Amino acid sequence: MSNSDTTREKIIGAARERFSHYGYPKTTIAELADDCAMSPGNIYRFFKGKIDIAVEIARREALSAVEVIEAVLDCPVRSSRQRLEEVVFADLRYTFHLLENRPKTLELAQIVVSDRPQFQIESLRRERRVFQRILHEGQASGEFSIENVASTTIALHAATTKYRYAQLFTNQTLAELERELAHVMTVILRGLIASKDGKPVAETTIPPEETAPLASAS
Amino acid sequence: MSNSDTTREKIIGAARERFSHYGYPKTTIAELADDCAMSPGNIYRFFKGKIDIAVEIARREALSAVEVIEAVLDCPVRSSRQRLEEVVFADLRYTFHLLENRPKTLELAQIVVSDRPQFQIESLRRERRVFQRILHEGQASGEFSIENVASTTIALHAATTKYRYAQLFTNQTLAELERELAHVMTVILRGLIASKDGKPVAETTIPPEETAPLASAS
DNA sequence: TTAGTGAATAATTTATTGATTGTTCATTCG
DNA sequence: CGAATGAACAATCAATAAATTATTCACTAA
Repeated sequence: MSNSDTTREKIIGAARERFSHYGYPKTTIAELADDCAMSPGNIYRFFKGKIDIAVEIARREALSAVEVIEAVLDCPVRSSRQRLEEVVFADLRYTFHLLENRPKTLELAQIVVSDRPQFQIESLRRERRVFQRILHEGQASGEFSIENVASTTIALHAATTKYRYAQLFTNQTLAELERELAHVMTVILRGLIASKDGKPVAETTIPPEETAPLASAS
Repeated sequence: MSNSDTTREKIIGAARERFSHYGYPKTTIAELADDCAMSPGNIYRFFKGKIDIAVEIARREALSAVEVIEAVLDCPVRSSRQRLEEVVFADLRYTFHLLENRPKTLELAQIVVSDRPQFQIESLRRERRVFQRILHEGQASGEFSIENVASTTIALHAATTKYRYAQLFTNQTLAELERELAHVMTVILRGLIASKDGKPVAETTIPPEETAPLASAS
């Protein structure tokens, strides 16, 4: 039912607005109902509870974050190596700017995860799939020489943990994190790429930022 | 002054006891004074404030944690590679067991770090030094082929972030984390070790646990 | 029937108050 | 004199009451 869907979207839109301005706890169902020109009770015909509105918003946020990362896959690049580098740097930059510009996003994510631990697990899994695709491609093209793509994906993803929502772990600047990540990628890529001759695999250099850091909040 | 020193130690001992049993916030200066058979005021002749007692305890805890890791350096091993593996696994296991058996230790560390951010920075730096020593040795012996030991140390340390106080990031079991860390180390070591012939560098296998996980709390 | 209401109630949050605690310091003790 | 005290005061915490909020549901309108 299209009508039912647009009402639901209206609620989500109002919630997105209020959650990002005032935060989840300070937003009341009555306010959302007012914004949508409906009664509080009617909201419960579309969502089981307040937390479920947050879950839906966080789910979309997570999906669009992966899309941002996946968008890198559509750019033409010279090599799987470059793809990999661009994806991990995009991840660092996207999540860094997210926490910097829209801190309420983190609050929302933490609230959702504390009530729905599965949410985090699935978000991480989606992200790993992107990594896995790149490793597969590199393996198929002969550029990478990987014994076990599945476990190498896990390793790569785990080794770059610090560069997802980095502000949770450190108060280094983005520039410092980029330099550090370049070192990490240098070591990892030397593990993935079999050097043809005796020459060592080249160092990772920090790729330039492609697009605007963040689409402005609606 | 030995007398003054032993009084200070008495305070630290009482605080260690109470902090680990009841936590920092629930421990009062009056209780510590009672334990030490002295007046509350006298404690302030030895510590500037309550938080400084916590800082001193956390400082010692951090030093002894590094000592546990460093102890691995004294064991005779076949190679730098094995040293490195044993150190990172010791780190995972030590910090994992610490949070499991003495959760108040984390609380204390978080309180100290939130008031003294420098504390965390220095603790991490001390730990990196251990890594750096191993890389240097491996480089000197020709086992590793590293262009820049300093930046590789940073990379190694950053890539293993998830395996220090792992429960902060995930609720995986220790066994799962060990398997994952083995994958991470496999990739990294392939980046550090120049394979002589065409054969790939062997995978990391999970080393057996050497000693009892934790000295029992006094 | 479907979409929506809004008062009633249960659950949570906030405000207020009294009690507890951290810290200081004038004073005592040896 | 140095070492230690403990009453005094300000800051913080805990308990309770008051207010707000989430959720339900019997009901109405189209």
